[in-house]
Amino acid sequence: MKRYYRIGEVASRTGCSPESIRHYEKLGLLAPPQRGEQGYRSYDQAALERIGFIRHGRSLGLDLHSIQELLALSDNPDTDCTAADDIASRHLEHLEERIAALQALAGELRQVVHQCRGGKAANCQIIQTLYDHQPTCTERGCGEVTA
Amino acid sequence: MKRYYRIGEVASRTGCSPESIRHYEKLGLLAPPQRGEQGYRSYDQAALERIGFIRHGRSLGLDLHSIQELLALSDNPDTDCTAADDIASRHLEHLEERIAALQALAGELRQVVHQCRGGKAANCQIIQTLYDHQPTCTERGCGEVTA
DNA sequence: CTAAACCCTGTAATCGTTACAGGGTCAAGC
DNA sequence: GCTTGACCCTGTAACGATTACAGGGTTTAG
Repeated sequence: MKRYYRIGEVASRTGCSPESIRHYEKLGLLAPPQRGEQGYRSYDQAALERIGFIRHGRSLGLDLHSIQELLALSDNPDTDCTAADDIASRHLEHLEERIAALQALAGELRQVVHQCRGGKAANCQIIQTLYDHQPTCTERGCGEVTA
Repeated sequence: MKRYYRIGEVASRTGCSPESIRHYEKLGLLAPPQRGEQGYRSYDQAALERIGFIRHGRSLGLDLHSIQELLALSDNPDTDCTAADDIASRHLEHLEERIAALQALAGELRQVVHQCRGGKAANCQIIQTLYDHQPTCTERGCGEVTA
């Protein structure tokens, strides 16, 4: 007693837009589903779960290529899954680097924000800072940027 | 005694590739420079500084549209620079949201990484977790995912 | 029976950067 | 002289993932 779903219902159940679903199919993450009646795509429960898998992977920030590798592992249950761990670890490292970089950026921005309330652009700290060649003024005053 | 630079020298001085410089010109961030001799672009010191400005903004993670707005302010020194502060503040907020989101992701990933060393894909925690519908298992055990 | 809501395909947009292809110009070395 | 390599030019396409069309057919509810 298998239930089948058209792409729109799959979309609302998985939170994945029809465009994305068709896109995943084109990239080979999803096998082309059966077509019913008027050529409409017809998905079964397994396809729903596969889309959920992709969606969850994306929500973790994995790229589609990594997700494809993970799906391939899942499709071959006898494979050594060390590769899965590698993908996740690599991504975690990547995330941590990215977080550190963004925190550095945020730190720089915080030094600059709220320094020019109500002034004229000619004296604006923010604009001045952007013209300065050093990423941030770690040395020297940093308070008397020409002004 | 003005010095002029061709695009390649500008690139090596600013750390901005020739392609990007031409791209900024096409987008209107840079005025079309004078052309010399064989139609080669010819930049002066002011252009170099403008490119440095863009570069620095990019390194802070600002998008080109925001940078364009900041440049417009800079070009009109009498303007109220509150707008500059708004751009920087908005971007800082955006960064902070992004950092928080990435930290949440990293947290989820850390729960999963190093759980399946040497096993078969059929029992892989990582793959299982991705099939589970909840973003993370905040409730319940989270250790006995079928296994 | 008609209008809204759905489905199909294919293409182009987004963002910033890089990489071509196909061509011209200039320097140094043989 | 003439070749080689390093530049420069233009325009177009790629990257990743998603969204937004255009232009057409189908289903469903009023």
